[in-house]
Amino acid sequence: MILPVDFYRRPTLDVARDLIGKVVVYKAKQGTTAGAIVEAEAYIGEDDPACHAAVGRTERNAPLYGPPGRAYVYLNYGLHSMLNAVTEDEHHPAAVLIRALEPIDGLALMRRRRSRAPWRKGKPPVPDHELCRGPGNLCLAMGITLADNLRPLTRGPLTIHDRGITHDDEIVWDGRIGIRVGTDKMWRATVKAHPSVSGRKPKG
DNA sequence: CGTTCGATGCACT
DNA sequence: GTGCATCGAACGT
Repeated sequence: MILPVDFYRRPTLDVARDLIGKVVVYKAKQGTTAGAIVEAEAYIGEDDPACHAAVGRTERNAPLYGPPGRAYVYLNYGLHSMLNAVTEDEHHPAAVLIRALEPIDGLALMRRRRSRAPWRKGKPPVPDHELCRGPGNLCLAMGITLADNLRPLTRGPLTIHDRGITHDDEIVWDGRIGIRVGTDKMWRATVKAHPSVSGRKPKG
């Protein structure tokens, strides 16, 4: 079942928590890829210094001020697309950054796309659990680009589904990573000890 | 184990 | 011109 718009029209922390275990599906010409969300971060409002809306409304962050249930995709570091799901409503700019997936469908296609990256030339293929590990990697593996910005997540090539996957008590809240400000907010939800979660792996 | 740094595009100032 | 919600290699310990 595709998640309805009302799923996204809620407090962003609730949406982030509930997105864990949901399945991102992308139907491209080359084939379909899909993966279950295992890591997501909330970016909430103009008072959150790490949220793109912190600088007020601009052309780039306009999707945050639009209706919920749409994709907010932007380019970072000149190389990596970032996939967000817009949440709340027109008066509350906020979104959830999808940071990692557990690959489910189309692994071969994901592997092919990952191998295409310049820095991967001549390297061994990416292990399955790393195919969608990290926000840039998952967009590359899924074929998500700036062309997907503002697309509804309720229909079209890019959708998010409830396939009945639950992680129950395995969800852990941490500080958000990869940002310089707002790291004090515990707004990063992950599946505990999942191999596809990005960031440094815990000591063992 | 840890930290540093280059690749690379574009919105923002 | 500056600085990123990154990735991964190349170093140093």
